[in-house]
Amino acid sequence: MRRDVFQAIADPTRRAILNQLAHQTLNVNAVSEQFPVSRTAIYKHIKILTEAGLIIMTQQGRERYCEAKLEGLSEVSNWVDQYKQQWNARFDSLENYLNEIQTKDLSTTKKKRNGTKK
Amino acid sequence: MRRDVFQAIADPTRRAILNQLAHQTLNVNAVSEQFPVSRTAIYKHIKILTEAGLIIMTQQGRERYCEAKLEGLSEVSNWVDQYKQQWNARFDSLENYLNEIQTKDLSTTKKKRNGTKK
DNA sequence: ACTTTGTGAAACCAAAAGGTTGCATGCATA
DNA sequence: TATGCATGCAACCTTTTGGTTTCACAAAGT
Repeated sequence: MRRDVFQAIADPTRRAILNQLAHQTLNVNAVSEQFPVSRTAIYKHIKILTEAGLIIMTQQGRERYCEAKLEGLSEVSNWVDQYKQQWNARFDSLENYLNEIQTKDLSTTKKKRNGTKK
Repeated sequence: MRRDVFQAIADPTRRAILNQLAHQTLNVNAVSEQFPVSRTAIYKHIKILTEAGLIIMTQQGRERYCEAKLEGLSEVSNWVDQYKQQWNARFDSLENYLNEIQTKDLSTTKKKRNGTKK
């Protein structure tokens, strides 16, 4: 099943799982031991993350190792970036404004003082 | 109520709403007209987005205008960035590796050939 | 061979999510 | 003032979600 990556990262437990796996590859049991819920619950989370393409599982003997595929987050990254320009633009324009009034201050210092009111 | 921004953007309809409001500020009715669900359903989505800090609403007469606060996405941006380094690092290391074997090839060309096996 | 360990899946459950209809209210306007 | 929009909210419904307990099974260890 193809899962929505946005929904996959919506759950805080799943984000925590992903964070763990970002540091080291672990089997299902090792992951579940870090959380106060049952192994089966964690397994479901891992399954969802796998279906979203954020984790790949490889079997070794009777254990199944989970590895984070962080590239799967690129969809989120791209989505956010599309708006980042916009909110940075607002920040930039504030910066430009501050630079502008500062420049204006300098250039008009000799002509008139106290040109800006509170 | 303080809402989780990750959960707020998990729903595709809410992402679509946010996208609309990123282009222009609209009142609740105008937003709801763009979707095949009831105004009340859209209102709930807008409420959730507001509680997550991704939208601010200002009343004008009897209408209520919704404006996107895209800075609210910085939390998501930061979260992803933390891992972006890592998946880029993997890409970089591949690139470095390719550069390395290329350099090695060049520097060892005259000393020995076929130094790398399959 | 028997037991332990790691895992997957089924059955079930309460709560949350996403949707609807209906109603109350407040502002605008004929 | 009477009418009509734009809105918020309550009540209700169905599906999804996140969790549990239980069982089955295969690989490892004794």
